[in-house]
Amino acid sequence: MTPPTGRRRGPSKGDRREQAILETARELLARKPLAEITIDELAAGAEISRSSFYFYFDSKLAVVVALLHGLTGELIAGSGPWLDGTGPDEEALRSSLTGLATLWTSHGRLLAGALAAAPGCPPIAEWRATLRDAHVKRLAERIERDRAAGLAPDGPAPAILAGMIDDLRLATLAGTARNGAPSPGDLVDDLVVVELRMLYGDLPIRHSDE
Amino acid sequence: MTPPTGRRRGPSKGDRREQAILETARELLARKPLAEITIDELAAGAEISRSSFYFYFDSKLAVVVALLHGLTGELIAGSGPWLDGTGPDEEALRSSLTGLATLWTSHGRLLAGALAAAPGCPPIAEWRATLRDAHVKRLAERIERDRAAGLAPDGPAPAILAGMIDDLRLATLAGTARNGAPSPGDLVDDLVVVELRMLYGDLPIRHSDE
DNA sequence: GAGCAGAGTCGACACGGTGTCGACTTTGTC
DNA sequence: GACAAAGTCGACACCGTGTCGACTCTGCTC
Repeated sequence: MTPPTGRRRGPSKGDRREQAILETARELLARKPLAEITIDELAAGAEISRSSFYFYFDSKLAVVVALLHGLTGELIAGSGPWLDGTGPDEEALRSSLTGLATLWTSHGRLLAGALAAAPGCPPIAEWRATLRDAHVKRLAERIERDRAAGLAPDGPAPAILAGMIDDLRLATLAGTARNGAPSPGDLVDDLVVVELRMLYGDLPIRHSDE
Repeated sequence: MTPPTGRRRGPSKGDRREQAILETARELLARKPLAEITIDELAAGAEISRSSFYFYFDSKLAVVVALLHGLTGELIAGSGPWLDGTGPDEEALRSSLTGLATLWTSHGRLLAGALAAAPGCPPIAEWRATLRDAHVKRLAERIERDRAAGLAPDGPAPAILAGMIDDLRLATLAGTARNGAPSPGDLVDDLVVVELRMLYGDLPIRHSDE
């Protein structure tokens, strides 16, 4: 109860340092890939020695995990209308994808680096798996609903198809992060078309048995 | 002109060692991920010292590149009928995918490791890009042909769509390499359906404008 | 204010993997 | 037998990681 201003118990020195490390990581990730960032740099950015870094985080990857968890909310936000709806609702799908794409343009390096480090770093792999499973589960349920209602054709098991869609999104987004993005808007449009086809595109031409 | 047997100039000691390194790499990759393999192990497997290793290869990644180039042929083999054909030729597509899937079951660790190391290792990135471009180019041409012939609906630019299909294959295959494969055959079947939909699946339901 | 605990800091160290260098031995040739 | 090229290796320098123990600083209680 002895705060300088009215705020109770301002952030301790340690809290601020921790934030500084996180902030430094964000800045560095905007400039270069995760693999090229060293703990020295992280520590220097927060104006502490390298050994002090370990007081706050166990490793570089632990910083990444913290950053990642901060993104979880944004990653699933905006997909509700699409995932909870039914039928080929193009607009809902587009807005879900637009949100995702925007996030990738600002945090591509973090996401790409994390994904690359996932095998060999259980916490990251787990984070990814959780997120993937959540998306796949909801999308698979949507597929089942649509199929039961006769809105979507039969096809691969819902969970498999949903997984493929999740994979495709990631791969496509990761690809644009690597190369220059071929205009984010167009890419979303294309993804919308492709995902709708994967879900609803029945084959018009069945090869006649001779 | 002084060969031991009738063969002219049998493989030199160095050639054999080089092969031994490659072979050791193959063996180790069957057991653990690329990232966990060290130059010491490679050298030990070929029964030379670590420093001698550098006489043959510049780095661990150089070994990977050599291994990769050995796989290039197999990777594109079997896709000819599909890529050179027209229309939704399910069988040609399936056999193309079956070949790919088989190769991934035997060389998954190598491919997965290489792909993970690609950013940050120009030679590997280049190898991947070449292979991808080749596939995308032929597939894009196929798409154009089909569209011109009225066999496939309009949609994303052929090169983009082809790229997405390539990405999807890779992501799906890589996924099974990570987790236990959910039966390779089923996966190929599912990929066949999904790829055909991406290419030929026109949307039956167009939302009526109100 | 003395004393104390816990938060925070840091230099020094050990380790593991990489890559280089120079000296050495082996192999084949004229 | 001389010579060069091929092949081999130990020693070294480097870099990034993670640990340890000693130190200081901060805020609290008596």
